[in-house]
Amino acid sequence: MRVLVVEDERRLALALQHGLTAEGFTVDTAHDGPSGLAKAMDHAYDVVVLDIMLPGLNGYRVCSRLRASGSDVGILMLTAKDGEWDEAEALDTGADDYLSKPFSFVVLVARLRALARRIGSRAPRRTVLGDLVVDSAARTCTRAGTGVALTPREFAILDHLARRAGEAVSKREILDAVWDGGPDSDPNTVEVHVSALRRKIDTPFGRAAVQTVRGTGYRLAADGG
Amino acid sequence: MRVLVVEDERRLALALQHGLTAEGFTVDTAHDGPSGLAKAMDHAYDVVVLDIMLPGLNGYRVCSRLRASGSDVGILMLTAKDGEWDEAEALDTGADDYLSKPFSFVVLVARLRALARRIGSRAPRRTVLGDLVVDSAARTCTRAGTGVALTPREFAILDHLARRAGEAVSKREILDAVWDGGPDSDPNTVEVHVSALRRKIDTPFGRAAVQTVRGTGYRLAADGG
DNA sequence: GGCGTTGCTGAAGATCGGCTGAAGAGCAGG
DNA sequence: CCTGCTCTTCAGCCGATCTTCAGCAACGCC
Repeated sequence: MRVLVVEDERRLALALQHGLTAEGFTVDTAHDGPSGLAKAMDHAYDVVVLDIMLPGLNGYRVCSRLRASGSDVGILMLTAKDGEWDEAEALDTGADDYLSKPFSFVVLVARLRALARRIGSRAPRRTVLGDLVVDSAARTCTRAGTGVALTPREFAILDHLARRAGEAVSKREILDAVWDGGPDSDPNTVEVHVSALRRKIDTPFGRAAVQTVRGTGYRLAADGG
Repeated sequence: MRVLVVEDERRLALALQHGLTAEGFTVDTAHDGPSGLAKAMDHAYDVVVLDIMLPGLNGYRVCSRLRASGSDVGILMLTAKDGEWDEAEALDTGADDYLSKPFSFVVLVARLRALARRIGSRAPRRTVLGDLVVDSAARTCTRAGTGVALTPREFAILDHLARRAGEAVSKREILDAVWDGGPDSDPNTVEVHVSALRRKIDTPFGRAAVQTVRGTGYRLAADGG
């Protein structure tokens, strides 16, 4: 579960980062509106925790711009309950949930989990690309009607590519999505797993669904190769 | 107890979500007819709280389509008492109960509990997976016509897997469903019981209905293995 | 064609996740 | 109180899987 915390008060941001990391989330932080927006658009987070009062660009604007750009990431707004900001407005700009400051950490975690569940169930369950079928719910993959056994990493990569079928996806993004990739993670690891993946879903069928985009990463052919 | 709240007014939906969560329900929300219908069909809810006035597809239609699809989920309709919508009509389309807006939260909870009890007791729910039959009502299980005696935990796990037959189910979810799993609950407990379960419903019959999904959890084969 | 860069892949060792037998606690019935 | 059943915890085991490394291949630019 990848979470982006956008919060200008650094002590709070840090506390959240540590706490959420301990709860098993992978956490990035941003401390102002513009950088928060940029990070949220660049990386595939599951949920964004968004403070409303932010330097540069307030939370409402970040939220609506994110939605305007077509993102369906989960957004949880943090509202100070001084009355100036309205929770309803948060939801109107496209937030999925809100929490009034001060809030309990336990509640935040529960809400994040609930939100992640909802987001997850919002995603399509199966992706069909020609005769290649990726079933995210069952965690299975079939090619030409034949079941293909994949390891967890292989499936996670395929799943991620399938969600962006036809788009080029960078190795960095794959690392982030599949590995909670620290900055020191090695792209070669992705290559090794992609290689194994191809050997299972492409080579035996004389197909090429997983295409290399040189200099960038990979793309899953929308027609199954 | 899994509840789906379908309500387009977001503030009310959120209030219900929070309130019901606090009452111990597991709550999902949807904000329009089509997505509500989709969620209700995709997931195994115990009860659906269904507003009548909904964008896209009104509550009556959602209700009757759910019933048409064979769902026997409990349905509680929320009717605005402006007279335009008729309570009797709600019941005609297959709802189990209704409540006029504005309503008291306490009453809603009481009705939900009552409904859940009725649903639970009427539960004709039998899942047939090849020659494996799971009878949730009778709390019995038969394999190839032979009755199999299961302990309560074993049955609860099997039952939960059966409700999501074909899907990968995480150990965490099983812990939540069967154990009211606190964050400190141990996944190994699940493993032990699954092991016992297999020894009763799979091994003696040379089958493998309960499949391990490495890194995730388990899946009950839709064809009984 | 030459060259630097980028990607592929086989092998090997390290690591992880899951399975299972056993032991002890808890509980209900006799 | 004893007995039998179930549940949980623990620890060891095992195989599957992951990562690293190194050499080779492919690509694109000059």
